[in-house]
Amino acid sequence: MNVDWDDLKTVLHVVRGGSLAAAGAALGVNYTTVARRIARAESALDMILFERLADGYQPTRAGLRVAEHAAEMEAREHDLLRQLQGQDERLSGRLVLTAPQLMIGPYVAPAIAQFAEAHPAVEVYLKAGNELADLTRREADLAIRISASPGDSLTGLRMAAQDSASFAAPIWAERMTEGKAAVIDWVVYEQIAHVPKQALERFPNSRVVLVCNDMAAMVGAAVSGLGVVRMPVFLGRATPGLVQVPAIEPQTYADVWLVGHPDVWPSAKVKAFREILVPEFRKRRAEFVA
Amino acid sequence: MNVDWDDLKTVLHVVRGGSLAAAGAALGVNYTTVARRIARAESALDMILFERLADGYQPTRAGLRVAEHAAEMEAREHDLLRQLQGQDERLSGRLVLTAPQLMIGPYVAPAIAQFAEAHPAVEVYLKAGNELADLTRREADLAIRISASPGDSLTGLRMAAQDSASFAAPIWAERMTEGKAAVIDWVVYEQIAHVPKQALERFPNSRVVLVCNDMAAMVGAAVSGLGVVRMPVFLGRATPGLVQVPAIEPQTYADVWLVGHPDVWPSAKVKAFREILVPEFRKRRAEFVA
DNA sequence: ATTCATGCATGCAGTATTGCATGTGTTACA
DNA sequence: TGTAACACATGCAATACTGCATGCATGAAT
Repeated sequence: MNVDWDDLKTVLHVVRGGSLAAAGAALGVNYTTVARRIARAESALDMILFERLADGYQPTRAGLRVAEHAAEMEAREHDLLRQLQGQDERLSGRLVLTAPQLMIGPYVAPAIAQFAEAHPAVEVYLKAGNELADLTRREADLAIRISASPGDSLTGLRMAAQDSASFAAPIWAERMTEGKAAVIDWVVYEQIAHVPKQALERFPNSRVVLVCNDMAAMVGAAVSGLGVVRMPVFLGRATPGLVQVPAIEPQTYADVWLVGHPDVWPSAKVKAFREILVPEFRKRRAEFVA
Repeated sequence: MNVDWDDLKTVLHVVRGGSLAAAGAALGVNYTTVARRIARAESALDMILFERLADGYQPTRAGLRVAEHAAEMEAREHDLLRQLQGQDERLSGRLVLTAPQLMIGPYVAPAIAQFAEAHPAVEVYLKAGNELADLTRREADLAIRISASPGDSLTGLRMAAQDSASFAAPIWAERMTEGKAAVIDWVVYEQIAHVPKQALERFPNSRVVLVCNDMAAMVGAAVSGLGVVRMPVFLGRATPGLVQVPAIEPQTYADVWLVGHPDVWPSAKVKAFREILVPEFRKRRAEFVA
């Protein structure tokens, strides 16, 4: 007769995750509980929502329809959470940030230290990583991102323009003085797994020694002398043991943005953090360009 | 951190009902439970949603906002339930109908009997009453209504045009033969608590003896000889002990409609019931007009 | 002033829900 | 042809939730 809203939510997560275990993990409950909630929803709706196959729960047409509507309900829940956060005028509670791993040490951490001193009742939760947190789902209140634009339907402040350049251990700077014939090893990023064109013109004997999917590891490899890495200039300058080398000319890179959802933007905590972080970046703007 | 959807629903009902007890009744749980769910929601959101005043729970600004969004979630739930019902091709399970109390005996009940025989696996649930069931909230699958139009955003079939006329016990027919001076007593409906104008022209000594808010009671009063009642002609004709009297000329009355929500309309059960009910009404169309 | 009705808080006991442990069937891989 | 790994069902014990009973405060009616 009457459906439990949390059971609808559970159906949504089983459809999303494809298995009871995945849904259970997402919901923070045991998969047994998930199975029982599905059974309860089916009996409440008097409909089969999933077919129990050997390789998991396969949603029926009705199950998919339930999931669609539950997704809309979930979207309304996220709207609510964002708006509540946006209208929260307290300088207490949790503030969730995300930032690129490598920007945290030199730039974000000092700002957090300042913020924590000014607003001791706020607990800052920092998600390091390059995955874009979904600000619409309120996975974070504020994101520091390296990108060309703030992104779809989000509010943003451009904190700095950026250049990139080639950096390496000092030994490579010496080698480059040997002239055009020098053999130059490169550590390159997975998505652009080749030596920059300009580098090949300057040093035709350039070659790739390592392709990597993680910039922190690449920085480590560069420090250890493995080869040359193209990276944002702030990062090369902030890393002891690296020097800028003339393998390529500095060039424009994606900007540094502070991004938030417009619903969350007016929140007191978010506003207070902005007012500390943005001047910090602006003051040190020169460190980002060649 | 994570809000329970049913707690949001509970907040909605406390805002709607104005008290824990009212919300508990609406949700079918004890008010104590409502109080605890509110407390849980407040702690999950880290916000005060209600002020505990002597005369009940008064929602704060945040509480109202939660309720708004919960109402939208509820609307999505209703969308879902309607669509599931609309796409249900089974001729089993429950079918919920509403009809005006006095039309059930002579018209709806015979159709239900026919339907029950044809589709024994369907359990028909009949809500008698004049309150309009909210078909959007799925309070009913189909409604038989006396009205000028099917109503906002609903699908409808006009099953019969209707006239009204004056009916009374036979004694009043005799009295009216006495001529213009006869004293005619009326039993009138609450919303139109006066003698019809035309009746006053024909019998200037007409007067109101009873104002009533229930047509069934008025029919009973008429049968017992208390006075004349204006009613749909089908009702006067179907009621033993009443005859049509020339106190007023028959006149056009609101039509009889079969109304449903477009989402629910395609359901097999709804379709099957229509195919029995509508011909029944159409066949007996003449009984509704003078 | 007294009584009643309404609205809520709280302690306690029963019930329902949950998580864990164990067992079965299927698929992928060596 | 074993052997994991995964996905799920089920029985049992612990936990969380719920409802009831009682008590307090407020306001309306007598």
